[in-house]
Amino acid sequence: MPEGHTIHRIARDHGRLLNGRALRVSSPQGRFATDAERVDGAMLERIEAYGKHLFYWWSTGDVGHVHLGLFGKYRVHRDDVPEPRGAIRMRLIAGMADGTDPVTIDLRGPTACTVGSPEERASILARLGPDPLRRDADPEQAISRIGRSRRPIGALLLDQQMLAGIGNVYRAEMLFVHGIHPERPGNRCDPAMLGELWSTARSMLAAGVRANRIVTVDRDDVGIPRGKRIPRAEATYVYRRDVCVRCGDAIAATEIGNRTCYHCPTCQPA
DNA sequence: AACTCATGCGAAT
DNA sequence: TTCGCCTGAGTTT
Repeated sequence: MPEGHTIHRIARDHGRLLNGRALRVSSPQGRFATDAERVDGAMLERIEAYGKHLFYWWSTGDVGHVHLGLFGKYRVHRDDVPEPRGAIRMRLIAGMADGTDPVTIDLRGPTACTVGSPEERASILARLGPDPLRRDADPEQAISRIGRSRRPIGALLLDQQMLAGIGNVYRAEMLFVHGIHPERPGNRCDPAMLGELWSTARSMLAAGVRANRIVTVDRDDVGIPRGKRIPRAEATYVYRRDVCVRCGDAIAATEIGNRTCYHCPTCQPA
């Protein structure tokens, strides 16, 4: 489930539980054990989100890095500390020793889970474009990079060097909302259009953080009455759909940027 | 119970 | 361009 909204939501939720506290850091599975020792017992100053990356700022001066990839998941336990089951890469424990509000957070299946230096964090950021969810984001950087490329816009939106945090669902949904064909080259999109795409990225991601899930549709467009939860399969306009919500024509699923890209050939003409 | 596929991405080829 | 990571929900047997 991880596009940028998930990462920012985790940083916020876990930060509220853990920031400013001394933590036990371990790796029941073992693969993170050596790195865990470096920060075990240290105070976590804050958890930072950037695109799809999480950074853990420790009082030791170390900076932890987590990337969930496709499979990574956190699980939060309050009050109880369950026996580790299966491959838990990282376990963070707060409050067990000092009797304050106990919290245990387990991480399994991440692509990356390491402890490094501020310089290593900087080198990761150097490979990322601006993140629409961050205050320090400079949209012009993304707009000019995309506007200079001949690659398809559908591939550029997935490229984290263009902008950080968009994944396969938001890419399809953003392009649908603006009626843009995913194969249109970046340099055939005028700056005004790219500016609007940026705004849409920001508002869609922000809505994702609020809801803690991806919902890009207006409920009136999909005929879900107020007060009723929008099912996952109806929370998008084109992603994994067979039929266009707007015009009823068949949705096309093509491979762009190594991922299946959904679009409506009628609402998003070439 | 087995199998498929996925909201990701870096390494190998 | 393909492979591998390595979890879990949903589908098929």
